[in-house]
Amino acid sequence: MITKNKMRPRGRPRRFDPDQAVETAQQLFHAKGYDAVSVSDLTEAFGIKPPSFYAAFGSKAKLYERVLERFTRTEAIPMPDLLRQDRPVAEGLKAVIEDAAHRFAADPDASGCMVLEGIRCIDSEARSAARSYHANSDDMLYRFIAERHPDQARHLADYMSTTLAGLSSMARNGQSLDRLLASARLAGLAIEQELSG
Amino acid sequence: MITKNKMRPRGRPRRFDPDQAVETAQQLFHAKGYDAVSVSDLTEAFGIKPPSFYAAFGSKAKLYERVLERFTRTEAIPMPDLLRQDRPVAEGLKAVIEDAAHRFAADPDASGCMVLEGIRCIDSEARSAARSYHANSDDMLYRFIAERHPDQARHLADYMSTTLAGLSSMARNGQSLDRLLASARLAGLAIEQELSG
DNA sequence: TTTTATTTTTAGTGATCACTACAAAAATCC
DNA sequence: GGATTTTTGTAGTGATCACTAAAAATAAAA
Repeated sequence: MITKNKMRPRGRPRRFDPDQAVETAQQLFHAKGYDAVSVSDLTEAFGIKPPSFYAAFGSKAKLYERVLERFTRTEAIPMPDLLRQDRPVAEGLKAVIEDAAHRFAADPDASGCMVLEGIRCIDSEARSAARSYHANSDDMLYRFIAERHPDQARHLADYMSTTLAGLSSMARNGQSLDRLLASARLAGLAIEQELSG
Repeated sequence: MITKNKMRPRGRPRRFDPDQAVETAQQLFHAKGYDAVSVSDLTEAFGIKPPSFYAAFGSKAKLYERVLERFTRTEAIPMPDLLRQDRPVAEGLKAVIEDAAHRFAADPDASGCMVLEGIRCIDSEARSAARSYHANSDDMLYRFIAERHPDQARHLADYMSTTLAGLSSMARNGQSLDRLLASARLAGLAIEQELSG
């Protein structure tokens, strides 16, 4: 079993790389938001015509789903790493918020969180795709907390989601890294206080 | 000087009430967001045709400005009332956040804050209109804090904006009042902690 | 009654949206 | 070389967007 990867398929070969296109699409969607990126923006950036676009990706929303998958795999907050079971709960939560502040302000052309911004877009297909990723990340936060603080888990996870959504908003407003970090530090005070009480 | 208000103007009379239309527009814009409301949605809701719309309001964006003005006058967080100079700073800030939680979840068809949602819309004219209202409310928060805690004012005001943006987001996600209030309470812990230290 | 001023309705404008029917092009398979 | 398969480019589709020219309608003013 050597072949299969190198072997060319039968028909006319692609003149563009779909994975590269997904990466380009991620930049566009992150910079401008799903609704503000048109299919013609995408095809132009890819250097292809609409029929090639639809043959490769099916629809704008399906491409967005691929972009979201790539985003969570490559650029989203690495929750599993930050929320290890042996880590103090407050420490893990504060690490998530601080990591978020850094990530959300890292690239001025891709500020905020793609998922948190996606859940507010107008297109319902794209919105529900983003929502499922958001629900998953909320779940990870909740389970991490509930393991040791089941009674406070719901409220703390909600507070985390609220703070992350706020940080993403402020990042998209152009707020600088140090101001985001200052807000992150304040949010940490609430977490400490709630878990020490 | 008696007349002027009762006296009919010269031409054909209006068949609709612009102030009532602004109120209707507020409902639509708040429920769906600026970009998701079309001029034809508006004219249909008003019971008028496009030319009447443009004669009365100039453009969709100009109508939105009138709606924002009405919103801040009638339904926004009453910051001047909550941030009286004789009130302890922490108490005032917590009151704002708690009031926000209540307002943002009060009407399921108008969840969140119209200004905070407006600053993220696609249309640049509408966005900058919303931004100026947001800047103003951030300024009120900053000055209220700076009066007694000038060194912490910037960070605390940023934290307030971040938290309010987060609460608006979560409200638009459909989060219930009691969960928003729980997050508001946690945010209050951060404020207390920061100001007592 | 005629003139003037304003709002109305009719019927559009061109731009852009996401998306597609169709056939030529370019590769492999037989 | 001819058949098959897939992607390509050309050239659109109808829907919807914000917005408008023009004239009929309706009021007060002269």
